Amino acid sequence: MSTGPGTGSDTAGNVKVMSTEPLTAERILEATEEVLRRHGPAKATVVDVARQLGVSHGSVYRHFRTKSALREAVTKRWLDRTTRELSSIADDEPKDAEASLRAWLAGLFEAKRRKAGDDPQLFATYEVLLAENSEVVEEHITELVAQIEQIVHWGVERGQFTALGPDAQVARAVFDATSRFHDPAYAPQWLKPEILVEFEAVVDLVLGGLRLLDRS
Amino acid sequence: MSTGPGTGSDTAGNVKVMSTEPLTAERILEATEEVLRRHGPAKATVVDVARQLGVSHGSVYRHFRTKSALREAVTKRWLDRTTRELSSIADDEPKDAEASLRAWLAGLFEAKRRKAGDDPQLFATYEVLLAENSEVVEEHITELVAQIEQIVHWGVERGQFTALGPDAQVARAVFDATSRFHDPAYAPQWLKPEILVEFEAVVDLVLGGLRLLDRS
DNA sequence: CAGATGACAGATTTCAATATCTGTCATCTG
DNA sequence: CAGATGACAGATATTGAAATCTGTCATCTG
Repeated sequence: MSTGPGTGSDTAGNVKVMSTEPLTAERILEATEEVLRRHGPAKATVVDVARQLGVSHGSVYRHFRTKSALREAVTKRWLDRTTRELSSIADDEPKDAEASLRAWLAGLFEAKRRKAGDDPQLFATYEVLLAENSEVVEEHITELVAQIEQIVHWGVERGQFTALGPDAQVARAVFDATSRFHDPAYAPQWLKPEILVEFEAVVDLVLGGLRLLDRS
Repeated sequence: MSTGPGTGSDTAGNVKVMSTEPLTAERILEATEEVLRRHGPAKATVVDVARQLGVSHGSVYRHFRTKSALREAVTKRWLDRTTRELSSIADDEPKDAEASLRAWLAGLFEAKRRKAGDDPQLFATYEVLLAENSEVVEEHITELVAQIEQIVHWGVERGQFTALGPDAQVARAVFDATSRFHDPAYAPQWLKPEILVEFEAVVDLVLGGLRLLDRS
């Protein structure tokens, strides 16, 4: 298992090489992710994380006040990766708000579906983390809804969308109506082949509701 | 454990009086519900159910092959009560399909919200049962979607709704888009006061998508 | 003889003793 | 002296022996 330049072997099983790099929060988060991947959410301990980094567990507590704060930070980091990925679609001012919203919703579904499908075990681990960090999840949802709101706003501005209500409320409705395609609780169903048809059907319905009526 | 007619009190705590009624599946289901209410899903045993009825547990097994079949039957019974309650809205041919669908969706939300709010502990018990009987849940969903399909069909027939696709598929999309307001996974959020506004927003969006465009 | 019973074997759950982990802090080290 | 360490107390998790439960079936009873 030993991989360090000079480090032969260690007493206990899987100890990673001691790095000369300074111990940063970021390095601890990476190590934690690795430990979670290997041991799962129930058996991943702070001691494991410290071992993984070749330091004492006291050092980890210098960067994160509690185990739960550490897990919260890992969760936030994971969710933020998705938020950032999608912001590229939401931030460019679109020519076609409807196409843009469609692309954004498809992007969200695609991102979640990939995470769930590629490594189901790691996904299950994150499901546990999400359940114990509802605060962080709520913030994540707030950010996603804000991105939808951006697109809705443009759509209303250029007369593509009806203003059914305040932009924020409409954005939230769009998010809620597509829950089945981004909420991890439904992940098992994302494997069914019909899911894509079902996704299209819901998106058609929702975009139909958004579209300005008096055009036809 | 003597329980003849005339037995006043018994050795162990909560034994129900022995009834002279014949032991039917229905009576066993009622007793099981009572035991689940009292002991919760984890500690409710077949022996408890038998005790509740004043019979031996062997007699319960004459009506239900396994404990899991018994729990499944209780679950189905619980879900069927909601299905039946809603069918009155779905079965009458409506003058106004939109108003009818709105009433049906509100009825479903209302029914679920009442169940969750009135006795949270019993609701939590049923959440466990639902999780272990996904087959039964799927059938329940199929029935509900069929009711929506009925309303959608009328709406299309009398030119109130656009045919966005096959009725069944559209009905399913309506059901999916309103998941947040009937899926027990979201029950904790049904307590928030904003939930009604959010419900209205989603229903407006969905009904807007259903509405025939070239009227305005 | 249809329907109920309770003893029984194997599966599952409970419980208490034991081991491990979390979070702190006095001490150490470069 | 900034940052790391590991011994320690209380909290949490693991483990295995004992208790309970599930499902069967030979036997009983009205």
